[in-house]
Amino acid sequence: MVNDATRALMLVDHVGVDLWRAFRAFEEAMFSALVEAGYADVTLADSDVLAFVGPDGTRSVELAKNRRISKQAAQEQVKRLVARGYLDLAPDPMDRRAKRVTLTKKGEALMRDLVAIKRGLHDSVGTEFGEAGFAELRVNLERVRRALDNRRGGEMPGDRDEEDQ
Amino acid sequence: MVNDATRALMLVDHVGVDLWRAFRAFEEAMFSALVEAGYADVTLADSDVLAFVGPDGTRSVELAKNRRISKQAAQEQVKRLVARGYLDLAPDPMDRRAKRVTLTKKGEALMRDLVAIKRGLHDSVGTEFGEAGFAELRVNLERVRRALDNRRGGEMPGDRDEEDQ
DNA sequence: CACAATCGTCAGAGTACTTGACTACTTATA
DNA sequence: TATAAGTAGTCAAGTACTCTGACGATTGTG
Repeated sequence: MVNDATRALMLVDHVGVDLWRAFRAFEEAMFSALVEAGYADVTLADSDVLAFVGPDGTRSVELAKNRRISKQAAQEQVKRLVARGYLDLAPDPMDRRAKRVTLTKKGEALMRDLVAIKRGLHDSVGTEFGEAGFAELRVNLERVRRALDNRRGGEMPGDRDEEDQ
Repeated sequence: MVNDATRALMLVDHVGVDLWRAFRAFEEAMFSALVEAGYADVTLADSDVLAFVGPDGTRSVELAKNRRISKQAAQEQVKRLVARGYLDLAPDPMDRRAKRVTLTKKGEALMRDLVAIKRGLHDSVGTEFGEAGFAELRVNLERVRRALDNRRGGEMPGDRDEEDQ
């Protein structure tokens, strides 16, 4: 049976939840702004993918690395965004194995709006903390990440590769 | 290979990403600890379901309401947890339409270990920051959440919507 | 007793991921 | 410079998690 002691332990009060709540708030704010801007068919995952597409195109494997998902998952998401007209897939002239994902006009419009939205959210938080406090917060978040990663080697699904940032 | 051009394109630098990275690190650390403890088959959703199972058993429709998902989704999760021996499903003697789910011994053990793991991760981060710094970090995360929530026309907090699904 | 609501379930679907195996190509090195 | 090793993308199969719609069994109510 589950006694009162066990039940108390189920209560959720730890940094993991703090992090989740803060991240979720960002995600939700971004998504609701996206809907307001008329992009109701764009999911959170879509916007995550789009976020990593650069002006000269990006390889899907880069998208996968950045999002820490398998390249197959990234490929699938790219496929759906291509189908909906936000992305274009073209061979990479520099590397015949590779393809570059580029934004269509529709995708560019979305990206412009998305970047504006993200910058707005970023600045909202920045204003709340002030310049010094904000910089410190961001350093601390990185510190949290490192502390947790160092517990046990940062393993990634799918292809193994060295991490860059 | 990540050349300089690509690296520049990958540049995505805002608090949203910082938060995501930190949270993801927590999640990954939790799962790898779970795997180490022998629960390779337990997912985040599983642990959420488990957390709502009461001492006298709970109907799946209650789990659905608590997690704000459809009863079919809840049923599916229960089914998987029953199949893996973490939950028990028995007819409700009070209501012949209903069934009650209860934690098995294995389910109880999982709950205990899960709580210990979460506490361990929490303490890891706490050690990294020291008591005062840790408290400050958690306050700041809450502050981030509030700053982001307040941007939106306050529709979130206590909105009572009685109709689910 | 008739009817509406509730509980669980099946069927079908869509999103978001996973691993494994494979081809095509590039890069490093012996 | 031939070749081994690594990388990019793809296909296939599968898991997890969620949804809507429809339906039978049961219960509670007027």
